[in-house]
Amino acid sequence: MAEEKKRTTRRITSVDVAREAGLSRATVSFVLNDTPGQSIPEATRQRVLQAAERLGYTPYAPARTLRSGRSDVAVFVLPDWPQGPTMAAFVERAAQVLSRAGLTLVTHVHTGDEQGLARLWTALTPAAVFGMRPFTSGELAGMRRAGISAVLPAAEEPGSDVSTTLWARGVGRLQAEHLIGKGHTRLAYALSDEPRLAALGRGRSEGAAQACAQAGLAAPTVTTIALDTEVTARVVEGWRGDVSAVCAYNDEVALAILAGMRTLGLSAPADLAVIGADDIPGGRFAAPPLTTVAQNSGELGIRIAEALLRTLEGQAPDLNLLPGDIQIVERASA
Amino acid sequence: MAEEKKRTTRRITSVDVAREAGLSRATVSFVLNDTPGQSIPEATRQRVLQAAERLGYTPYAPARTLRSGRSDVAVFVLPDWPQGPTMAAFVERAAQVLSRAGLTLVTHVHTGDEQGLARLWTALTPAAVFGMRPFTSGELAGMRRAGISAVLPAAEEPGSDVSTTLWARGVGRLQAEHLIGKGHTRLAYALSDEPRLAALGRGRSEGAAQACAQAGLAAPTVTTIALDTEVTARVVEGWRGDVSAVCAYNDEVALAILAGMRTLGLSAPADLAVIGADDIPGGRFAAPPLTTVAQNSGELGIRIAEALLRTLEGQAPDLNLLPGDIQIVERASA
DNA sequence: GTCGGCAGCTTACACGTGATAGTTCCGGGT
DNA sequence: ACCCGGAACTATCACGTGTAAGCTGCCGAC
Repeated sequence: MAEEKKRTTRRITSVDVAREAGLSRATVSFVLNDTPGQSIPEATRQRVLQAAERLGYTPYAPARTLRSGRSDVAVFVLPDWPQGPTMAAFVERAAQVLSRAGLTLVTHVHTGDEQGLARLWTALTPAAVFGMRPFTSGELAGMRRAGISAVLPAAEEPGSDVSTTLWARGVGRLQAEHLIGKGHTRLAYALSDEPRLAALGRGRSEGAAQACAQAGLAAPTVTTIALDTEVTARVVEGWRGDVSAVCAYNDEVALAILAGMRTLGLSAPADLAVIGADDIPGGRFAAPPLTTVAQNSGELGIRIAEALLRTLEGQAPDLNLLPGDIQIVERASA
Repeated sequence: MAEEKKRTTRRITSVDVAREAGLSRATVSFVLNDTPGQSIPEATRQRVLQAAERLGYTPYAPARTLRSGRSDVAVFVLPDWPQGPTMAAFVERAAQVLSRAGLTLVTHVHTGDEQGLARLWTALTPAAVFGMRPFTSGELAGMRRAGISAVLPAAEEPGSDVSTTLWARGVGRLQAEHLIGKGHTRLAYALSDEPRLAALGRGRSEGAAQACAQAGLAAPTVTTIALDTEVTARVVEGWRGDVSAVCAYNDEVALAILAGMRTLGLSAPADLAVIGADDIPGGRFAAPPLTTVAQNSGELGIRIAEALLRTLEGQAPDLNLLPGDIQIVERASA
């Protein structure tokens, strides 16, 4: 029966607009897309625009994508570790830049299962994809098959792993350089025991080791600690008399260390200097206020987005870490 | 010339699979979709599957969506205020549930501009949309035109505003009830000066006011404070002798208050009890450790996802706040 | 007066998929 | 001898869009 077809309210298509305006569908398309090389009198143009407005016409993205072969979606694949305000600023600024180019940015948290990513670009067919870790060759092949034209970081170029390698090392390096500048000669590095943060932690501690080597110092003692006051207190006791300053993987680890020190009656930076990373809001209100490394992630988001757009046009990405992307925020703890 | 067409590597379609398998495209479709009502011998089935595997065939989402009228994408529209681990768990669990139903979840941060949302569902044509705030009637009309079948919260039902009203009030109510249970009779509520958090803050403070009214107490004094130690110190001085306990909008505000108290030589909870909200990791390491309200956001994510799926099938959403969704985490500060 | 050219349209195809309505072939019942 | 019915496929349409190609007047130029 006809009821079956009437069940779902019919979509308004350009055919409806054409009928409403008394013109052909092609003319409607020419007007709505400002197709160059067409001569359309202003009267006709207005007739189409008003008809479209009256009916509330919205072009149907799947059909448009099917026809043109290109979608207006960009997707950022985020890791499933907890994201702070740093990532929020990153995504927000990137979205602004992409939006100006007509792209809509969405994010997808990747929980680690193999086929989750495949289903993502199968369901979305984005024009561009950015990930925090380099994609495997299998993933890249799948994306190419799905017709995705711009991918960052492209696994082919080894130095392009923005977050895990380059970026993380920069953070660790800056932490260590600050402590060395304060006269410390024997450092420790405290990693989080959250397994998903292991790769990033390795990057940051390697950066600190680089800075130490450059200053002619021994590499930091690397310890993985649980976020528990009693546990950190014991670790701090182990450090006493050996190291005079500690780089924490992030501000939360740093706060845990400060809490452990507090139970021992120790205080930073006199007994042990502590520096964090990521500049979470709570760090300012610690006792003592936490010295940390802030990442200008908004700026990075803008540059990533611009690199994606450049890739879409077939140019080289050109993505580098700039001075000023990472900064020391000096408070009292180091 | 033909070069133009060869420029972009051709997409592998079901036509290619059909040719490879020596069958028609229809048969390929029947096999790959397990279309019921077809009798296909196992040999043919394997022939198709292996051909598809060999060529690395992936169905093209836009064409599939165009044909079926339904996409496999769900999108969560998130506000642009900074998101903590609470929201991460929420999205992660919801994604799991939706994934089991064949839907891919993506998130989109909405920066507030009017046409950003319109472009979102124009570019994505999601099957389902969830937002943290109720949508305006104009937005709903646009989504219906774009063919989105499930939207939560639907603006029609007034009590369905999960986050801003129901959820936020529940948090404020629990904060106040805990303090009242500790014997406090005169409370204050401290809001953040971040303008984007104003609506949520109003909801939480209203919940606290409800709890006070229920206990026969006066409503809390509501103060908006900047996240600055000196500013909070002055506000705390103003409270002295008047209120004995304060609910903070969130843990960051609470930490700022504790820092302000510290500069005055005061300590919680003896001089002023402080309770936060959201249970950020750093709260455990404050001095004193912060009592707060934890939201079981993972559970909520699951229920929201299930409600979306139910809506997709045409049933009523049935979305309520359950006991156990919000819990007091009692530490030392209150 | 005929004809090229251009403004102002329309007709028709392609994109890749899902599914309906067939078509062919073959074995078995009457 | 005939047909019925099911197994195993295939031909074809529809989805909504962008655009290349074609069509019709009308005006000015020779």
